[in-house]
Amino acid sequence: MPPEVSSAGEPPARLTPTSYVVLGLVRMIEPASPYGLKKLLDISVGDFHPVPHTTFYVEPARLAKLGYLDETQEESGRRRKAYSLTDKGREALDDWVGDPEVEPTQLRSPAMLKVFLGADPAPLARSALAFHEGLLAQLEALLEHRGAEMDEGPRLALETGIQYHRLWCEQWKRLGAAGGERD
Amino acid sequence: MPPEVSSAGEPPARLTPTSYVVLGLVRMIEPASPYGLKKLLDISVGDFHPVPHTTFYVEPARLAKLGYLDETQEESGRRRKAYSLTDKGREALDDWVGDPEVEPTQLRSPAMLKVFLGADPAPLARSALAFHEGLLAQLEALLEHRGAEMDEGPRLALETGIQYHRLWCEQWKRLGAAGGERD
DNA sequence: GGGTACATGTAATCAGTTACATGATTTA
DNA sequence: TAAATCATGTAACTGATTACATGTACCC
Repeated sequence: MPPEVSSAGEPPARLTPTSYVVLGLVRMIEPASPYGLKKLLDISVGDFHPVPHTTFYVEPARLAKLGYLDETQEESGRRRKAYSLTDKGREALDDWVGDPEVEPTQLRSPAMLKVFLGADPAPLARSALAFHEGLLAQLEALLEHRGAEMDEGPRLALETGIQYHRLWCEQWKRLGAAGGERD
Repeated sequence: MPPEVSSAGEPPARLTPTSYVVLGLVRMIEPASPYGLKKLLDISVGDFHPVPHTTFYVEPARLAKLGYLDETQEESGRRRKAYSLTDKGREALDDWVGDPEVEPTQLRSPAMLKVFLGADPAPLARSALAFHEGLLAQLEALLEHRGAEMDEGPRLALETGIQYHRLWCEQWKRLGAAGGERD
């Protein structure tokens, strides 16, 4: 007897890490709009779990159908939707966060892949440096201005993000300087 | 007139970063078997572009059909397949590697996501540390024993990988020590 | 000759992305 | 009132993963 085979065309009830990102962000700014969630992501865990904006229009609706979120809609004008956690949602989030089981951290770096395959690091270093320095500046500013009032989790994540981008900056400086620097 | 719409059920001719990983790895060990490619990946760019083993049985065959690889098959026993680069493949690889355009590096860390959401870092730190320390030891050994004979690209990538895992080790040590360490 | 690790593959699914499209608000 | 930006959404596609399955070689 095949266990737990999902029937016909039902939407899958499974929660992915992205689902928990949504639940977690909603908790921070409920009642939350999709756009608000996207903006919050960009200045928070975007570094550790990127999510495209379109997902915030789809996933919360799905989570609402599954009973993890409450959905309300404006009557007037834009008829925007706003989400907040249900008890079920809060519980699911706490359970997941409390479970120390995690998949390993993973990295995907097309630039380093090219270096590995023999590319001249110098031009890659230029754009990579710009990228990481830009983010670093943003994160450092955020820590300075908001650090004091942040909860511990977000602050630790922010500090780690800063260290992460610093590493890349150092690394790309070395890579750009080494190797075949023809100018 | 809609340009370049792909016709009917044809297999897509597009090359993804994963395709170039395959081409690049084949170049290093041609004639290459799928299993050999997987093993090579694990001790080389696996850190910067993970690929599941099944891909190495599917993607090379597709690349062969597109003319980027030559495919030969054993007549006897296991009838294993082996791949090597065609001129077209070599050229495509060089072109891609030579193009300094890259998508930004991205990170995905469920563990840091949980920290952000309020998880106690201590238990997460334990398993994360084990993970990164294990990889670090492997990479360091590899650099020590093979570093001298490696090409520059792979060596730079290896050194960067080492720095990357070192960062996580330091970071998780701090996170594990800070916060709510109840024992 | 039985167990374990190595090696090879297929097929279905799906999470996330991409492409597309449009509405609302502000600014000048 | 036009342009720019902010905000909201739908639908199709697809690369990569997952689940499954099996064969082959080696070791005791």
